[in-house]
Amino acid sequence: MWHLYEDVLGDQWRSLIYRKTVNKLRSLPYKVTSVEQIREMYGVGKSLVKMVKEILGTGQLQKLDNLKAQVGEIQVLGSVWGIGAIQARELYKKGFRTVKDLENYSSLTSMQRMGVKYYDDINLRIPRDEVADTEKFVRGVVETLAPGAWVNAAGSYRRGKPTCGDVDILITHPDGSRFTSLRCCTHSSHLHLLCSHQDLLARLGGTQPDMFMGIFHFQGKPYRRIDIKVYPRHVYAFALLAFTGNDVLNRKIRFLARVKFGYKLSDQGLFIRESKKKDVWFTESIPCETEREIFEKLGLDYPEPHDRNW
DNA sequence: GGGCAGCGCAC
DNA sequence: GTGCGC
DNA sequence: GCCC
Repeated sequence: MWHLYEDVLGDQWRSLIYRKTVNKLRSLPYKVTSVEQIREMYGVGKSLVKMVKEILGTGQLQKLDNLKAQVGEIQVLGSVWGIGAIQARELYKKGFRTVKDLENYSSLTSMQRMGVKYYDDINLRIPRDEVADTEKFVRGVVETLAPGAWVNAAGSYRRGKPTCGDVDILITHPDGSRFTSLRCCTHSSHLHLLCSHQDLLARLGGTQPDMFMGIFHFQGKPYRRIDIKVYPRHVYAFALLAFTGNDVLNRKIRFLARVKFGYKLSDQGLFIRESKKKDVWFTESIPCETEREIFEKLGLDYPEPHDRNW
């Protein structure tokens, strides 16, 4: 159901709630058999209790069935990388019904074109061994460009998941002076070293050469979504934290940082909010060399990456 | 009724 | 400025 | 959707 709200209805907040609730209930040590078990849960309100009640009683959810019928073929359009809820509706209005229909449509963005072309492959899960191999391979290439650089696969791989949806690689160099030469590893001229077919590597990201979002083809495996981001050493811990996630944990920490300390936490640092009358600005980041330091500054216990799944 | 993180990029 | 993905 |  949360996919429906994400891909078609464009309601990210409902989507988030549904996703959180499903995982919350799933992670309970017992199977939910009665609404009494969830009625008091934080974040579970009237509507959700009602839905769970219906599911327990009838084994299905009318609201979901209605939505499915209503939404029909729009959902698959919205599940393409680069096509959101609004464009999905537009395309549907124009008569497109399947991903195949979009193959020869000229008015797609470059991201959408990639999303269409590799739709089936992108939707496959990636075994973590393959992510490890990819990380190793990228590390090897980066080493030739900037010896001594750090290369880490983040995302669900770092959280220990057995399979991943994409590959998320972070790069820095402990020697700040080498940072400039390091940034060039996201230039497509170098990135094509990572691919057997360089024409597939449509690079996104304009002026700043420190991020790559694209498609990666490796050792005859399916085409994979990959992000490669290069950060300066002094913000690396923040980037690692942000891109290890998961996103619900990020929201939680950022919320706490703001409410409890007046901080702003992002992949770029931990900033103190300063205000004078109406003006609000932020100081330079509080330095943290490791993720552990960030959690310390926020008065939190350090969670190992595999404990950051919800 | 507003906030729910906040950003950079393509267009 | 909007849509999108992260 | 939930919480305030």
